[in-house]
Amino acid sequence: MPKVGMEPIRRQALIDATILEIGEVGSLEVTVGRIAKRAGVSSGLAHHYLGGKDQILLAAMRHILKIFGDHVRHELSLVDTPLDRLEAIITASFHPRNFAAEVVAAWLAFYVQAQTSKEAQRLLQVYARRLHSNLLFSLLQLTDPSRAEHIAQGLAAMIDGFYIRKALQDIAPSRLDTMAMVAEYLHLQLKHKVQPAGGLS
Amino acid sequence: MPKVGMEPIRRQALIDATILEIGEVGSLEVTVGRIAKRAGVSSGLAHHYLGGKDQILLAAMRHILKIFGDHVRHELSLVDTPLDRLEAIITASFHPRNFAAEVVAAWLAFYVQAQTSKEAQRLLQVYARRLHSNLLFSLLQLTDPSRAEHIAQGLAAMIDGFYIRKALQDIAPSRLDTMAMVAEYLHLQLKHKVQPAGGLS
Amino acid sequence: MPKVGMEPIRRQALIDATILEIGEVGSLEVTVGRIAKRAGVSSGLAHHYLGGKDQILLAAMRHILKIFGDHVRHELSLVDTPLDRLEAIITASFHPRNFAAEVVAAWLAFYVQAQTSKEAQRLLQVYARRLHSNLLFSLLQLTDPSRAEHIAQGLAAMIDGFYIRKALQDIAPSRLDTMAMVAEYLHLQLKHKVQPAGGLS
Amino acid sequence: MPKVGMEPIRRQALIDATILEIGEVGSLEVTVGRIAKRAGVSSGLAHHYLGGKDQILLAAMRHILKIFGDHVRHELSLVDTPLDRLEAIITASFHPRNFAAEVVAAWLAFYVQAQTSKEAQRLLQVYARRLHSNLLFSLLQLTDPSRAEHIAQGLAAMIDGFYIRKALQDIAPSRLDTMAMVAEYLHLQLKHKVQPAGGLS
DNA sequence: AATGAATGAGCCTTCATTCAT
DNA sequence: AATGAATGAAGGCTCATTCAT
Repeated sequence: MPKVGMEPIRRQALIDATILEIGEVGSLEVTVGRIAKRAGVSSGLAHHYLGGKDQILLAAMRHILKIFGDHVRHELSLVDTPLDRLEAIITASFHPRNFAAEVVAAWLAFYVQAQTSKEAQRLLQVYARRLHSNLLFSLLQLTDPSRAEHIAQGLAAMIDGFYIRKALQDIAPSRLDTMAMVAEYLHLQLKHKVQPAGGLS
Repeated sequence: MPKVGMEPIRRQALIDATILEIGEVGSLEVTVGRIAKRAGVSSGLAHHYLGGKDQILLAAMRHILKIFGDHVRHELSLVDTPLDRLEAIITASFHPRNFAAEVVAAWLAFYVQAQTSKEAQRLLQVYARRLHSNLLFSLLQLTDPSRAEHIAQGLAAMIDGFYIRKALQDIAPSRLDTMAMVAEYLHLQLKHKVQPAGGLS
Repeated sequence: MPKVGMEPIRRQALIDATILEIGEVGSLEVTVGRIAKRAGVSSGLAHHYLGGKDQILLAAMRHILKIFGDHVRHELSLVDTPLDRLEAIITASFHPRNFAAEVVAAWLAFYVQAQTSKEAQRLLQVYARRLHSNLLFSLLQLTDPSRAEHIAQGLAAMIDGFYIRKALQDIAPSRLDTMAMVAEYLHLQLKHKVQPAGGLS
Repeated sequence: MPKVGMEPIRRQALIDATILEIGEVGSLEVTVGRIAKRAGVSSGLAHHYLGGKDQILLAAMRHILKIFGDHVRHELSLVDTPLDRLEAIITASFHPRNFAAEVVAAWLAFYVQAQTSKEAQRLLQVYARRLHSNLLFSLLQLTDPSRAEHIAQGLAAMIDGFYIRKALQDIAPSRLDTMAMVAEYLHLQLKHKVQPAGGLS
């Protein structure tokens, strides 16, 4: 057994174990001991490599965010037109890998964590801004800046909203229906060059 | 100090303290001791009246849900037309009392709790179904059943989505912008009697 | 409802409730609250009348001992000869009322309590000495003092031993078999005027 | 401080501490904290190795039963004839190590615990059955089955009875007298091949 | 006479974290 | 590199006891 170069392997094993554990427990109330056991190492090692529970959770968070970002990037690489790009983002957002129940549970837990942890908040904000700028970039090629900003906000909220509803299980529509509804919102918005009076007047 | 009929007073004080505490901590990782102290009583009394931490959290949850329900009912009582009623629901959903940071934090935490606790899940599902049926009732007077169902889902997701984004602070639009965007989604949908092809084609 | 003269009624209700509770729980780990509830009064009253948990337990103990003593006295009052009197003590010891599972459980618990509480120890010692002197009184009319003392010790041990075995449920012989065995021991001893060599030589 | 293979050492230290503590307190109302302190470890470690208070108590119980069993086995290994074997059992039962005040206190407490805990009850029943079968095995070589069963019951009751009386301190005869009395009972029974009329006629 | 509101000490238990090996 | 032994703080919960009414 090699004694060197184990670090990246151990780290990844611990991160994977953490995500699985969070998904199983349904919250961040996982124990370092269980994560370590699942990763096949001692609890001491988990601290050694990741440096404490908070760091472990953040590492898992970064990993989930990275997976998500990779998906988006990959989907974007396959298409060209602005509209296709927007739909690619939607597709990536609801990719089965990202929209799996345990991943959604983890997302939710991270949002809660962000209430407390500055770093968690920063990570989620980075994700949110990236999503926003991705949406905005394409929307600006289809409509005026003001509406583009507007639609980006709505799309992002809707995506997040379906995530949270997914977490409630029984009220969530199917994945495909979900995607269709988000896409429909996009199409409706783009069809109307003139913004309705708006407000609740 | 009064010695009789304290139960409802203590219960309410404890529930209020719980919500404040959850809002402050940003998660359900609050301690009974702190809640009790904030309510001005001993920890023993918290158990005496509410019966354990889980029950305390559920009581707080029920209270938040009730406040929310009361707001919706009140707003609905002021208007008549279907469209006004739909907008009333939106208004209530984003009422400052319901959309306050600490309340939103509590909502989020409850969604996480629902991953674990059957009762928490049940309560959130009751809320979700009530919101859904309120929306559906008015939408059915404005469009066909299939679209009504559709729009109700979209509206609910958007509302929830703006809640979760509110929890992330810096990315959230203002309360009024938020309301405007949800209302706009509603108006767009209603303007188009014919559903667009949909899907991601 | 009378407000005076309630004391003896309350006291007795509390004591009965205590014994029932001990029997049900199987140990002295009963709570004053439950005893009070069973007696139909508030926990405060239990303290008011009995003066604390220890006093309540001791009162229950005294009551059980008194019941036992009454039984013995009653049985003794019905017979005359020394042998009959000895058998009367055995009969009383295994009277269904005294040998009931919950009473035996209480006895056992009291023996444990006596390890800690001086007063509990004193009460049990009083019982033990009374039993001993009752046995001895009759035995002295049937045999010499040395053997009488001897037999009294053996009888008492056997009685206690069957009590403890009763507490283990499945290994205990029937009540009648039990009594027969104790009586047989008595008869065997009396038949042998000459004590066997004894010891484990 | 050694850091490996501590488990058996800690376990034993904790079990010993538990028995001492039970003996000192006189009941099972010992705290894990005190046991741990007496064993020279933290309370967390007690849980780590034994797994909770109930498990700790059961481990102590098993240990006492094992010591007892070992004594009996050892004494039995030294003799051959049935009578000697019976007396060996009596000797072992009252061996100073088994008949020590703190061990007797623990026995008593375990009997109470058996009223509540299935596992405690099972352990005591195993002990009781083993004692019974040991006695029966030898008795069957000396008398007929019916009487053998009879005598085994009486002997076991008497042994247990002297244990319980030992717990009451002042009424207990000396250890040697105790043994002599049990042995005498045995001899009396064996001398009378014909069972007396018995009963309380 | 009686209530039950209220306290607070004490217990069991869990877990992140440290550290000797 | 890796272990797991060990700690100790912290939390939930129970309950005897007190006391204002």
